[in-house]
Amino acid sequence: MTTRLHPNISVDCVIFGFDFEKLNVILVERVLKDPVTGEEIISDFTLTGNHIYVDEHLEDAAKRVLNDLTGLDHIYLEQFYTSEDPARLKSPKDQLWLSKTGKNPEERVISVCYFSLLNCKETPIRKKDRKVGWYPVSNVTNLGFDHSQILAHALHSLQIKIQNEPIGYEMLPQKFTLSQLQKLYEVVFNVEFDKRNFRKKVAKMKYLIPLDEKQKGVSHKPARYYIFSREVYEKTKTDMLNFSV
Amino acid sequence: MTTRLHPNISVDCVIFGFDFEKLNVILVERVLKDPVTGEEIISDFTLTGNHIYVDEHLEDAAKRVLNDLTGLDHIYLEQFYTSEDPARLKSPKDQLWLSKTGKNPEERVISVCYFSLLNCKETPIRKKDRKVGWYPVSNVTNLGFDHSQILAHALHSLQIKIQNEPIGYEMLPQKFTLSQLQKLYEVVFNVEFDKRNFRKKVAKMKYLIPLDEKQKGVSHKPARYYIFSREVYEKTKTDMLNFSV
DNA sequence: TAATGAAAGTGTACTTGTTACACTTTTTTT
DNA sequence: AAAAAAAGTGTAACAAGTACACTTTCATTA
Repeated sequence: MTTRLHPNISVDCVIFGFDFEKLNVILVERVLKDPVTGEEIISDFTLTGNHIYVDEHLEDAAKRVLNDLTGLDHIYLEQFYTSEDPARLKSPKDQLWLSKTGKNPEERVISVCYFSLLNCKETPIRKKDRKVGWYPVSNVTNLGFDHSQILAHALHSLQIKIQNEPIGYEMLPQKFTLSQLQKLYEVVFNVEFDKRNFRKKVAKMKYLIPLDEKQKGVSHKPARYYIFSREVYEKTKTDMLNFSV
Repeated sequence: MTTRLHPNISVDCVIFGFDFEKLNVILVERVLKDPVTGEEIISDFTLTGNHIYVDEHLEDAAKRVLNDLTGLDHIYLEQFYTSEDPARLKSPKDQLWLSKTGKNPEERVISVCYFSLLNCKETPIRKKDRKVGWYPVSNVTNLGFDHSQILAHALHSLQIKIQNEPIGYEMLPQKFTLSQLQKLYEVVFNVEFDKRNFRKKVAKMKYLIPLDEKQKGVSHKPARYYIFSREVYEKTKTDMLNFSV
């Protein structure tokens, strides 16, 4: 295995995180200081991404890059888009960053993009050399490269995915309450649901299994925990061909 | 613009075609004959694809490759997947084909894939040097490279797309009858619908506009033609957040 | 220890959408 | 003029979606 980076191919990961309140995404800060004045020449954010190695598989690269930047491991990643941003070559910040990190700013780069959805609370991020963390999706503006468009695209893909297969299937906390599940749908679609109607709806999802366990230490009536049953889901999923619109 | 092919990046187009009876896909025959014996060393099919040029944009490349092979032009293409097939390197047929067409069979290739859906009848294919044509999707087996998987993936993406926005929006014949539209949904999802219920459903789609024009020369009651109104659709489409499953 | 605050949990009436189902109409062909 | 072929149309029963308010159960605090 060589460690030579491929000049034209990169991967980007859009890692969404749910904290039971809002939808977040992992961003990495790009900071570049003038060695003389100490002034910050670049200071903004990007998604977790980097070039792949010349002999590395795409998904392996995505997992490696994500792990390098965040310490996250064993994350389910879903490929959703491959971007090629001509504008990327035009931003002076991006050009400067590329040359300072050993890449050629003149090279065209295509980026194969993956997304995931995690529970923030259960996935602590290990920060190494670069500043990295969860940021509320609703506050994100002006990412480096073409990452703002990639993020928008990722959110749309997440919405499509969620309405075609049960969220959390690959991606959710071990156990959760129905209010938490409702909140998750609400933040992903940016709407509000009626509690009783929501529960009526999920009651039909036989792969949501109620546990005998309840919340503890909350200063209100403790909620029942549920888990997803992958097994039941696989049985259930037959066809869902409600060609809506 | 150089004409040097990028060794690691290709594009593939999955062009679906509806002929009012079944779903078809454009395939290209790969034939390679032994120069001495004349025996066919390779004889199978692939999707329309090729390597991109080093300084060519992905979507431009997809359109160029498609045009080169089929003569089709001004086709709406939707990117749906980027494949990287390690197995590709292992098929002797594929290796032979690559070396005979000026590529290096040792190089890893990632392929950015696009699909489209056309009306076969309105889109005649110009065959140039290679044998190319419409083939019923249900008969397709054993394509070259990893194209069988790409085709399966494309069909799934088409299904997802169709149930999230009206088919034909970018992709359908100018005018069509309701029976033709029903047949289209039936072949894409491989199911049958009840005629009256189907019509009740599409009656709600305000962007399907009935014309005063009818079929001619058919030996039965002539059907009314409809068109899609993109304008009405854009107004209608608000949000469709029926997080089914 | 009683009162308060906070979220969990529960049912019903109304409206809307989905399903199953069969005959008449309009055209061409023979 | 009759036959063949697909278009076009309505209704009743059932399922799903919507709007809406009170009781329960825990921790906290007075």
